[in-house]
Amino acid sequence: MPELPEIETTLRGIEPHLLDQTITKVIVRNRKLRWPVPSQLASELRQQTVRTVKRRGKYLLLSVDKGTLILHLGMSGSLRILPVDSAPQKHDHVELQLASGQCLRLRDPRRFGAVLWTRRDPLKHRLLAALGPEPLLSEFDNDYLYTHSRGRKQAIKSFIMDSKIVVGVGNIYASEALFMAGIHPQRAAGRLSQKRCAQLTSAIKKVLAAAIRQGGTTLRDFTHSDGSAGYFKQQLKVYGRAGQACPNCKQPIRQQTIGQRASYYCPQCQT
DNA sequence: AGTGCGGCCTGTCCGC
DNA sequence: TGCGGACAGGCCGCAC
Repeated sequence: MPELPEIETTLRGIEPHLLDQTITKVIVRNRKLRWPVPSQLASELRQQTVRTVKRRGKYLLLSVDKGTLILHLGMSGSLRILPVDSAPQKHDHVELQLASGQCLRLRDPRRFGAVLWTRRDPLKHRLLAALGPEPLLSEFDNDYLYTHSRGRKQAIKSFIMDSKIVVGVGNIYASEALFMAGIHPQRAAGRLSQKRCAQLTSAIKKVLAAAIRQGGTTLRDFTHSDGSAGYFKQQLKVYGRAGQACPNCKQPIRQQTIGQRASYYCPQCQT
């Protein structure tokens, strides 16, 4: 499932093919995503030129003069650049054809993703307006988690996965960052010391930055924008490794459900 | 206000 | 080997 590093990798992959390109045609093969794909999408985008491609959290923002296309890949979505005449596959739901002869294709078997349109500032859109800071920017600083977690009883893992607190920390990297910081995923957010909050912040930044460097993870159906497989999975230290030896202390990694999500941790290293 | 859970989907995996 | 069913998983929206 695409996490922030995969979205960032996708963005970097597709951006050069999209910038300054004119959209000649929009095809919606299946409107039924998380929300219905807006019916005016095709007419709004036709003959518009792509001005910018940006990311906010896990949302991709593709702006033209008239407005912005907001994309979310859910958990099985992927974007690829392909020749317009290449045959669409089973779950290729939305396609932007470009004057270059290429097209941007959204594939999303589970259809948890979204394709939305806004004429206004996308950052003021209902889904983006309340998002927390970007984890890799300086606004997510050493004091941020400490300040915002005071009085919160929620498990720290659920807390850092809350997009209103900080965006882009998904299930995989939440487990990895907590392992790196030596913090038990179940610990109440409000009971972490300032120092440990700072360590967790640093771990989140390191884990995400490393994943972006590696080109993102592949779990099941993620593919890069050019279609090749990712390769970061083998570098995960605890995620998906229940029963295997902790890389630090050799204790078996434990799996526990927290907030309805599979969570992995070392019972010895994480307290 | 903070917290937790239901629901949307389908590919994959497991047990029979 | 084939089949059915459980499960994963982001994240909004609702209930408490």
